Amino acid sequence: MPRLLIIEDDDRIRLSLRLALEDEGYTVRDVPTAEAALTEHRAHPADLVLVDLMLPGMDGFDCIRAMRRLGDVPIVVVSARDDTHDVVAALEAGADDYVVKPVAVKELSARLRALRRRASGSGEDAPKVRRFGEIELRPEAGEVLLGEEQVHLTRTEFRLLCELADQTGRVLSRQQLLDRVWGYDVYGDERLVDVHIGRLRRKVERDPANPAHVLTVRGLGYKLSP
Amino acid sequence: MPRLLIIEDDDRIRLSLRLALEDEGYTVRDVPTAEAALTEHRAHPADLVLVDLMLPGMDGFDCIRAMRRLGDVPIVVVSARDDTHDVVAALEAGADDYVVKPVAVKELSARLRALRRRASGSGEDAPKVRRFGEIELRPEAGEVLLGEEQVHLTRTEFRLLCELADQTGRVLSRQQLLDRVWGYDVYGDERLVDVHIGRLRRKVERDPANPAHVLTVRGLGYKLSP
DNA sequence: CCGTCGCGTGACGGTCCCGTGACGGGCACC
DNA sequence: GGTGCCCGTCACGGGACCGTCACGCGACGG
Repeated sequence: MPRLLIIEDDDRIRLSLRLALEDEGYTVRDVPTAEAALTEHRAHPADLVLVDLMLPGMDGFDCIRAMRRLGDVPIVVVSARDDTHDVVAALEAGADDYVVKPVAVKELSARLRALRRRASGSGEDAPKVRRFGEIELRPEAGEVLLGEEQVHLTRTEFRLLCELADQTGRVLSRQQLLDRVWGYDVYGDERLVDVHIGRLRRKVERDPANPAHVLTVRGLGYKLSP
Repeated sequence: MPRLLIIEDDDRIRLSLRLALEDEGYTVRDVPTAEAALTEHRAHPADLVLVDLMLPGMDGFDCIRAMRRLGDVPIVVVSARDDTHDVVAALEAGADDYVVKPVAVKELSARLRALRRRASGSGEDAPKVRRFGEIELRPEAGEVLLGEEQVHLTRTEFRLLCELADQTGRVLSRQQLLDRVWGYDVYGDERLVDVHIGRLRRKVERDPANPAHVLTVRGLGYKLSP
């Protein structure tokens, strides 16, 4: 749930933007002034910033520059002025995009998504690797480490581990695992899961007979304990 | 000197964009069709792409999607249509920005700068020499060294190695490799990849039967291990 | 304490995936 | 026209992997 900060002095516009973008799935904080925005952003850094240029007190350009000094959060300007000079000045100040009021919410939302997609790359990379004790799972590389050494998993074992990892701590029934790992049309022997769980344990558990992470929940299924 | 690729079928607009942006310091290549753009981009990847939506043959949306499959180069749409639906569709297809003709060059240039600033973090610039054990890859010179001695790779083998190197450690499926090495429109036999992987191994691996770097991930594809 | 149920595990045959050699066509260069 | 070089296709063989089965053991309930 990405956090969005709206800086806009007009109450009606601020509210309508807020409602529209909350519908799009953002967690929105809105403030009427640049000063309040900086305080808010320092306290709760946002993932995206929407800023009006015409603000009382510190104006939008200064606000952008101040934000830039705090970090490299994506900034979109929403302005009533459709003027090349303003666009250039805002972008030079450090904004990432500039849209003109009245804004089409669909377009604004699409621009925010595009920007987030672009920004997420350079931002602090989301560590795709997941750890469970000594087990380190790297979906990108298709490999698994047990402590320091790499262990080789077959495709089915790997998927099985991934599915369990996706629902860490939760118990998954054999049928659920059949659905997710093997496909939706498999109604075969549920014992198949047991066999692969066993094979998986032999590879990723120090003591396969007394598993520390790939655990059996008798009568229900299996779970991965962190 | 950033490389810019312009895709625009109108000769006059293409030329004026080219001249204006060369003034801004870009090294410009321009083409009239999406097909030509894809060929050009595969041969000489650009740092930025400017694309018109209304193109003869493959349209701008498909062009954007095809570009996206090749890499994450920043893409700016320049269109005569000022329509929210088009903006949303273009951004959803993978574009980064959308400006409406007639464009103010100053604004376009500022938007390109803002985009480059944002993208440069994740974008891999300066393709330097890369090493993988005894394998030394020099994309600029188009040559590969195994230990001290230079080995001759064919064009296809070289591209294959480069694509794997660009995503070191990550598994690439046969289809992904077909897309990036052979072209987006190849739906032919995926086994083709296997053959070239084999030929590549014979040249860059000390023991081709037990490859140390060009590794198979059974059921998924291939990866290059560092 | 015993029967039953659920689960772990070893063995095995079949299947599919991948490596490889062979072959013909296209292209550039001589 | 000849001659390599390179590429794409095909077929074959081997081995990794998968699914099934059967057996045995430990956990529960009566």
